[in-house]
Amino acid sequence: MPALPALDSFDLAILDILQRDNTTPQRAIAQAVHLSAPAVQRRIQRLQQTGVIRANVAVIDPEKVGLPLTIMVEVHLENERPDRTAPLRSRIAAEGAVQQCYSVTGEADYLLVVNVASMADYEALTRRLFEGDDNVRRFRTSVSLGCLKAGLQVPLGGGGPA
Amino acid sequence: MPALPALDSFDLAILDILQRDNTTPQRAIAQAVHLSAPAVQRRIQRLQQTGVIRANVAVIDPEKVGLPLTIMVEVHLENERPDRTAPLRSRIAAEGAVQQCYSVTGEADYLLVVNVASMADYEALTRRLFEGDDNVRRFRTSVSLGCLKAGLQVPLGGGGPA
DNA sequence: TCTGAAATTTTACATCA
DNA sequence: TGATGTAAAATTTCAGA
Repeated sequence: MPALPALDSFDLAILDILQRDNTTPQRAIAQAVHLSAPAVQRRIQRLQQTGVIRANVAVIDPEKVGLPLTIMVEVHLENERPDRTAPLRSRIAAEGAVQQCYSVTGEADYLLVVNVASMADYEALTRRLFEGDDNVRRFRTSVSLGCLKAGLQVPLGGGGPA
Repeated sequence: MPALPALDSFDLAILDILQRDNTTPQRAIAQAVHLSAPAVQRRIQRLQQTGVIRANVAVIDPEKVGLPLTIMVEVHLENERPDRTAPLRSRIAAEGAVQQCYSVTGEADYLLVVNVASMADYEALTRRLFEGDDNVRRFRTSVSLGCLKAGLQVPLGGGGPA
């Protein structure tokens, strides 16, 4: 991946459009940012090659694909050493229902955002993730009542039981 | 928005491709799911009209646009009544740095995920969001040390100080 | 930057369930 | 009636000058 040569205001303007709607024709983008269409095309290509644009994806409504529950899980560990956390991280990576997973400072060690079809599925998920792992001290569950802002991906039969 | 007529396995297969890469040519999708390109096109159009596909976006790497810090904020309120929370929700909506905001059950009332350039910017953000709001009892900050899974949007000069 | 070729998306129409 | 497939038209993307 090539080094990224400092983004200028044109790049930022293009990114701002693409992150809202990446189906916007380059011609329309060109007009909006006052550049020619080929210039826009060159910049987009470079933004992708340098990894500024990490991916182009469709955002799916979890509710409409049978996953009405969004749940936040705070995980508290005994030990943060990589070799002690590796098994858990591996299980997290394997669970499609886990949309996001951050390693964090503060009281908790991990914060997960998961999408599931039911509380029964959620309980099964927590058993698969945490049960029998001595390094997991405890976890705290917060069920989402709705989101004011969000945009992420959804597992479609690829992960745990949907 | 028309009612959604139960997704079949074709729809799920198409969604599974699009949520990974929505630049995949319809011809390639058609071949993968064993349908014709126009059939795929019609299904995609219907998925968008029914809101199953909420948006088509470019995923931007926050670090590469000058926002290296991802921070989780738990907000504890005095009162959850909509008329008491409306001002805060309005400020949250206006801050581009706030990537995600969920209303949650449990100890906290809101969970925010924000992207900022520096801790100074973060402190300025918390002042704008919380200072002077009697309904905000307290908030708890967790700085992300890295994410194992994630995909979301980034503010590009539209929100707070970048 | 502009122009032209290649590819893709989109539409129209006939067919089948 | 609704959905699919084939073929053609309109855009868009991409390479060359």
